[in-house]
Amino acid sequence: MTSLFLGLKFLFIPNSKAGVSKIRQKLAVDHGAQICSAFGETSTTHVLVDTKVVLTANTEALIRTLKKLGLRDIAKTNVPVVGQEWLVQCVSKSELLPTANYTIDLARPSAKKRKVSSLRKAESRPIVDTTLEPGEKVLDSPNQTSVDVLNEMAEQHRINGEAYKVKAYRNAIDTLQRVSTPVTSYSQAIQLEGVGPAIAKKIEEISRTHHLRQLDVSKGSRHTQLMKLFKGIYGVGTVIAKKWIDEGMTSLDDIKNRTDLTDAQRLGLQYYDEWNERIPRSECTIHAEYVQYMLNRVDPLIEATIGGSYRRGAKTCGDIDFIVTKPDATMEALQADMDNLIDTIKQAGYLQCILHHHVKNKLLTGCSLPPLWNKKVDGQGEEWGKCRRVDFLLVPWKELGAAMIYFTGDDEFNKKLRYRAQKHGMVLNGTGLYKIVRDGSKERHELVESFDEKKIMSLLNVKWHEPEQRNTGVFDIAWNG
DNA sequence: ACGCAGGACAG
DNA sequence: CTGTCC
DNA sequence: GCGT
Ligand SMILES: O=c1ccn([C@H]2C[C@H](O)[C@@H](COP(=O)(O)OP(=O)(O)OP(=O)(O)O)O2)c(=O)[nH]1
Ligand SMILES: [Mg+2]
Repeated sequence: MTSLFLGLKFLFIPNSKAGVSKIRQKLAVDHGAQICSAFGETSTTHVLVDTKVVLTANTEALIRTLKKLGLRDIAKTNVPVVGQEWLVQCVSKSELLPTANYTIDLARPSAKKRKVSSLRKAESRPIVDTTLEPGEKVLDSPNQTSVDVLNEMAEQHRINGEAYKVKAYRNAIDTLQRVSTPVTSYSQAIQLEGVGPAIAKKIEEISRTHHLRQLDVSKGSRHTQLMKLFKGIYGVGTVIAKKWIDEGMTSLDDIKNRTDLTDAQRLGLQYYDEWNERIPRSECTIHAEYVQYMLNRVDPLIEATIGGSYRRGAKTCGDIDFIVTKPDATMEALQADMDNLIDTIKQAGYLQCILHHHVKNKLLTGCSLPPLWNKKVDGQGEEWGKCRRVDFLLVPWKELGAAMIYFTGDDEFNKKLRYRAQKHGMVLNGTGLYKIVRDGSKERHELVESFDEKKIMSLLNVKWHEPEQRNTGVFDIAWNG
């Protein structure tokens, strides 16, 4: 983070998506530059060309590209057109170097041949590796309407089970939220990383009309409404919901009479309303006090903390995610403790039902606070609390860091981290970060780190992200190739 | 045309 | 194996 | 739906 390029506006060529270009753009921004999406003689201060992408044969393609982006006359422009090496050198020397040695002469039409060997070398860099930082988004974005509407589109796709469309929308929204100027046209929109033709079109429509017809159609459709209703049942996903709709089911009453429900689905139906409600943060805290109190009877050394959205600072939580551990404990030791806890909270009435009991390390439940504790929630203390979804993750002491990362999330943050691990030839899961070692035909996973949350991130070249910074839309993990 | 995280349980 | 969930 |  420096002010090296403060006040400068760079136009990148190619000025979109691609991995390396994207990372250089981030580098520029980190040192104070702004990125232009189109050429402006008075606004753009430098054109930065990725020479190994663009100048493979000749400069003509580059000139065409620049014209398309708004450059009127190559001969007359005062804006320097330089290779991106200039940027890299400036940063590494921490000073603004003269552009002269890096300029690309567009006035001369004949091709400047690059050496193949240097091309290769540049291209075969092992890992495109920038250090990530917690991102900042522009609050009060000038594109808030588009962001909101696109979010609703993503929700429609989620309901209809199009996971990768959801992902694509999230990525596009993430970019759009950081843009500080209004994006009003297809051509502006499609410049943004993560925005392709389909979403660009939508952004233009939203910006013109403050509306998206496709969204209204989707929201209004009977199919989507029923999908939403049925998917609200715990244990019912896209496929089952579709199936039921095809079979003519139209209400939860229709479902109640079915004989093919799993145990979990029947519970999901029974607690339909309660489990679709979000839990106020203050109530989660009471659950933590209660569970800690109960665990204290089992073994005072056991620790229980809430992860998930609670740890990320959410004001309301979809469920309560407990991480349960004990200094130096192995999984076996914890399982014994957990069995005791289950007995204890079952006796006390807190544990209402079990959805899944992963013999391994997880317990997914429905739980209600007893009246005396619920007093702290409703101020009355006469009734049992609402049934809440409560998950317990048992964690051997040595794996605490990896487990904390996993169970703190959010899910998108985990995915980006794990994807990054892949790029480093490693695997990240809830038990640790492992190096993939292949001997012969078999491949082994060799533990690199599992105890220290901070070390795991740092090994992946990810700066420390406080839990609050792991929320989608807040963190900014650069695209990977 | 392909990948988009990784792992666990129910049925 | 498929579907669902964390 | 997007990037490669
Ligand atoms: O597909 C998933 C879902 C969840 N998780 C991790 C991250 C998440 O934070 C944690 C707990 O899951 P949960 O579904 O409770 O999500 P949350 O982040 O706590 O949000 P919510 O407020 O909806 O509970 O498990 C994943 O890694 N992948
Ligand atoms: Mg949660």
